[in-house]
Amino acid sequence: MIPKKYRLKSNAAFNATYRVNNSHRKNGITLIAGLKKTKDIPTKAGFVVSKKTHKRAVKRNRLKRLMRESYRQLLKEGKLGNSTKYLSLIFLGSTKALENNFRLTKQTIYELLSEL
RNA sequence: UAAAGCAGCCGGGUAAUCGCGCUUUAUUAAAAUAAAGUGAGGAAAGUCCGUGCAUUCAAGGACAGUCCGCCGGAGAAAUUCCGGACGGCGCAAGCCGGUGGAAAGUGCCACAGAAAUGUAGACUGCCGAUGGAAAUAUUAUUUCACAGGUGAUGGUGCAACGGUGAGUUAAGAGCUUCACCGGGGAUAUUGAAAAAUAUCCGCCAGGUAAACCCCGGACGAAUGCAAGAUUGACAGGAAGGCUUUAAAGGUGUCCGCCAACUUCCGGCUAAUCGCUAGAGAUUACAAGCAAUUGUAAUACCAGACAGAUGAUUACAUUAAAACAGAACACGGCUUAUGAGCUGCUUUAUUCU
RNA sequence: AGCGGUAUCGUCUAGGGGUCAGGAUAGCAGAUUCUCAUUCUGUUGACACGGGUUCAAAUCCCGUUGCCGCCG
Repeated sequence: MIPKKYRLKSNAAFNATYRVNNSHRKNGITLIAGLKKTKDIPTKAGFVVSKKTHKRAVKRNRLKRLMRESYRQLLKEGKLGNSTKYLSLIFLGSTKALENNFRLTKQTIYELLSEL
């Protein structure tokens, strides 16, 4: 889990990020980036796995946790690349990503962040 | 030893590093930081039942409606649990069962069949009184007509008005004739009751109530914590009244009642409360066949709001792998579930 | 999370205990036409799944599954 100040929380913020329509996709994970920053505040990240991806809550929670843990480790290591210039990031998990282990998930997220 | 049956347990462990929610304490103006504590299930699931809790309406009567249904007990209640009865399945241990009433009434019972509920019988049959006819061996036989008797016969059907066999009879029939079997009723005994056993009575009555219904019992209704309460900021629309009545609103319906100067409809946004100390949990003792109940002691054991349990490494086992994630709470039911362990019981085989 | 509805040929639907589950359209085959379309004839094809009640279940009852809606 990442600390509270780095989390994307409000419903309005999610909608605003979706509206920008700046997305990248790899290995079943989709990264959506929001607007670029004007002030010096922390970049916020949200993680979404929809109910259509899998019916069982356990499987969905697992994927969300793997994505969160990957982002947290990258945040700690300072390997976020250009993503720090954006206000918000959303990671969408799909059916394809459910089978991935932690290393592959982390690698995928690292590559997605470098593409920005 | 093998195969079954029943009851129960477990639901990964240890260590290290990084990380999260909540609570408390400390530093502090606040944010934040640090330390300590604590942090998913047996089904948290399905939402199939029942409750608490909350809001609105009512608190009266009538009708309607819904649910339950062998007997006794437990429980706040329940499509709940326990014990027993009866029926069915199994060699057995044991398991399964929505199990009141069809002799209050109504409906339905396709096709087939003479007939599908009315103690029916038109048809096919069996019997033979009476009358006619025929041939002959002339007190007999055959045939036709028709009062009548009978319900044994009928290629049906899930089901045919108790079944099988004998007796009786013109032919026949539960025919207050018999034997065995089935159902029903009465009486007696046992039992708290369901019911069981015995004796007597020819009493013999189709199925369906998971069709309407009858009987007995239970139930205020609606909406569900996204209920609802408080605080702050923003912000509308419609209707009628201001004398009464009418219209409009509320409860399943009606009467009634409420409300009357307000009423109805409809938003946007954030925080706090609701929110977890309980029809609780663990242990011991006592009562009871049991479900369960009582008493005492012990500790406080998730409470989020884009939503906390994760990641990596090491160790042993052959291999850490099942079903699965709290969102107001509780009691049940149902469904999903890997590997294994414990106890008791039954049957079969072998040995002593 | 809470609550409600629904499931019938590939698609849209009728049937609400009783004899081979009906119709439209689509598909296939044939006829008509020089060919295609139209038209006509024939044919294939379904009660979501698992139990129960009943002589008999698509229909009645229970459970499971899928889909849809309300609330947000």
